[in-house]
Amino acid sequence: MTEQLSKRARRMVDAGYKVTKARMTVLRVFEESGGHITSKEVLERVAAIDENIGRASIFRTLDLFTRLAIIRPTYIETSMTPSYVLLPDGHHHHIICTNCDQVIEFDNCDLSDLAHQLEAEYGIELTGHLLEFYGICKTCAV
Amino acid sequence: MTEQLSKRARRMVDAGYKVTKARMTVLRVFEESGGHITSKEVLERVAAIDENIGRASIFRTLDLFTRLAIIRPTYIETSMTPSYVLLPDGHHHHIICTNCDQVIEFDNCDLSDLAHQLEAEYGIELTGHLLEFYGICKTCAV
DNA sequence: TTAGATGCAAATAGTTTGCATTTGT
DNA sequence: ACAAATGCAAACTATTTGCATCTAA
Repeated sequence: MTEQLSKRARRMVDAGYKVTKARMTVLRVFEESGGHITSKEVLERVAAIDENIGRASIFRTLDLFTRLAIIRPTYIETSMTPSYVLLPDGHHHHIICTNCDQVIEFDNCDLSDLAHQLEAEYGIELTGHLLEFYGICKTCAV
Repeated sequence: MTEQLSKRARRMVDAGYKVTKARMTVLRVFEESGGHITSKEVLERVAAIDENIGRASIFRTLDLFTRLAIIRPTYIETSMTPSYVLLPDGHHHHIICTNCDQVIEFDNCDLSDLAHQLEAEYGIELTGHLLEFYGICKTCAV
């Protein structure tokens, strides 16, 4: 399995994990889908690319990626089925309409001051963050 | 079912929902547990208080509370079983150690400027937010 | 070569649904 | 009185596990 490794794949290698077809396919699905994706969608898209990759391996990969902070589970709909977010630069922000579940992504946030303050206060090394605002969108507010 | 209604219970009534034993018990469990609690824990604690409350009603209540923005599902452990957060004043913040899943709550955040800016930009009315930092805690960093 | 990863299928666990009955208003 | 909510049990969906086999390093 020799090919150009993305930064994320490299993170995996650096942590001592092997580059396998299942893992690369899941990563590809995430990178091609951009934003949010549920485990169900991951299963479907991976199956569409390679029918032979087992569900179990996909779940194991989701676990691994979460531990490596490549993705982060979050919650859009009420219950069951987490939704995963790719962590592009270790952070992510969005607004969710609590009525229609529409997701609006935004980029500008300025949390570095707060982050540093927290690092000092709790002696923790922060690697990323997820900021979720919720409210009622224009369409639903009518 | 006549008793002092908490602010949250009142929100439920105002929205036209009935005050029932199942709902009050779930609310009590949330309020007594303070921070984060998984659906599994809610099921257990409710059963401990009143054996006769059905699981289905508890899930229906979790749904309702989420719609009313009384609670918000989030994700601590990798997959399965969402964890719910009571939304005390419509916002919540914590730091999660991605290694041991320890949760550190903190209160000071200053997102009101950002919130106003987003409201203006997207014509959305924001009701709350969840800010999640993740990193490696002191203990795990050793 | 070999520890780590996989795919399969079976086992678990978590959530939802239909419906007759009960309950808050 | 009556619509809303409940409890039960069954159906369903999602996730995990054990294990023999395979494969990246």
